Formats: sequence, structure tokens, C-alpha cells
Amino acid sequence: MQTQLKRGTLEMCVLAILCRGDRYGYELVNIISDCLHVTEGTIYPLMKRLKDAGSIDSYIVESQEGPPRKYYRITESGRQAEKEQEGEWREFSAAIDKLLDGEERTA
Amino acid sequence: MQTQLKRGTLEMCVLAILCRGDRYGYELVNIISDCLHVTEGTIYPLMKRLKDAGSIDSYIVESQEGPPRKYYRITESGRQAEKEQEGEWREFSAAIDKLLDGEERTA
DNA sequence: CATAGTACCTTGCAAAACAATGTACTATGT
DNA sequence: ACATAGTACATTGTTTTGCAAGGTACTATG
Repeated sequence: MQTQLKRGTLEMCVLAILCRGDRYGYELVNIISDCLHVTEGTIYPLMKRLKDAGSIDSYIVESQEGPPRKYYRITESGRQAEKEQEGEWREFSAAIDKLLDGEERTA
Repeated sequence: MQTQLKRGTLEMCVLAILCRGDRYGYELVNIISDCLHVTEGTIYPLMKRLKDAGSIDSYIVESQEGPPRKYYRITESGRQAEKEQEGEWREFSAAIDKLLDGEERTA
């Protein structure tokens, strides 16, 4: 459900959340799940892509309540990517709203 | 550029435009291009999907300025689909904005 | 000792946007 | 007569990315 709409926006959301502080993967799934349906099968591959791209890096922290947690920290380049993507998002959603409202000439 | 963001929304946009009147494919490309980058390689397969789904039907009209035009007309079920998708879009974009603004607990 | 919760990860599939390519018609300029 | 540009249709193959399903392993509870 609404799988297609999420394309491209999840990356931006993860970066935006990490801009506000470090988080571990499982935690990100829970945070985002408050707003959108999302699973680990989506988030873990995404974190790998972001790390490969240099937008985030990571460190391990032991936990008493289960297995060790892999925390993610945003990089400077990640912060920049977030800003760009948020700008694109604003532009894009304004464009969609314009098309939905409809102001096109009658050809 | 921003290819991913468009996923799922183009269908909704086409349906919204057809709700306001019949259009032919090439015309739709031009109308949408005012707001978003989109090409025939995207629109024609989309129209085929919409027709297969029963959201639209079509008829041919001769033209003096070039090859015949295939006009698309929205069906009742297409109108309903448009309404649903627009609702999902509103919900979705609100969810994204919430995640961008960030109100999550420091769990 | 089974179950549930936490936390990590990978594989394979599906949907959709798009560049590239192709056809064919009309109109314009030379 | 012929080339070019604009109109209008269509298909093929590639790419990206979300997600279900499956797997590992640790801790806590009944």
C-alpha cells in the first residue's frame, strides 16, 4: 500500500531524522513506522546505500536489552544531501498540488 | 532527476487532468511538462496500464496538423481511483512533512 | 525450555520512470 | 523535389528501490 509514493522520500526522511541526532537501525524503523508503514527489509539496505554514498557513518554500542546496536551518524555531505532533497521535495509536492488543482489551458 | 519522487503520482495526475476533460497522449505530456519533467516513454505505457485497469477508455480523432490523436476519457471507476489516490497523497505528504519536522520521542 | 521482544542482515521479486529508438504524417523552406 | 521540424503514436531494456520472506543471535519472562 502506497509503496510507490515512498520512493525517494525514505532516504530523505532517514537523513532528516539523523540530522537531529544519532539513531540505530531498529529504532529508525520504529520512528518512521509512527507515520508510514516501513520494515527492516527496507531500512537496512537503505542504510547500506547511504553509508556507501558517504552520507552517514556508524558505530556499535553494546546493549543490555538484546544484541549490540549499530548507531548511525550523519556526515557533512549527508547534511547537504538532506537539504537538497528537502528542497526537491517541496518543489515536487507543490508541482503535484498544482496539477491536481488544474490550471492548464484548454490546449 | 527526481525520477523516484514521481512514482505513483503521475498516474494520479493523469487521472486528475482527465477528470476535467478528455485529452490525447501527446497533449498530456505537454500539460504535465509545465510542472514536471516527463516524456512519452513514461506516459504511453502509463495510459496502457490505466486502460487495462479500466480507469480510462479511448477514441481516435483525425487531425489536420499531423497523425490522428488518441483521446482518453476517464471512466466512473477511474474517477473513484483518482479520489482515493488523492486522499492517499494528502495523507502521505502530511506524513512526510511530519517526519521532516520531527516530533519523535528520544526513545 | 518455549515464547516474545530486540536487533542485525540478505535474497528475490515487483512496480514504474525514462532514455533510446522507431514509425508515420503534415507543413515549411529552399 | 527534398530536407527539416513538429506532431503523434508506440516499444524495449535498464535502473532504482520498497518489501515480504527468510535467517541469525541475544535477553527476559512465564
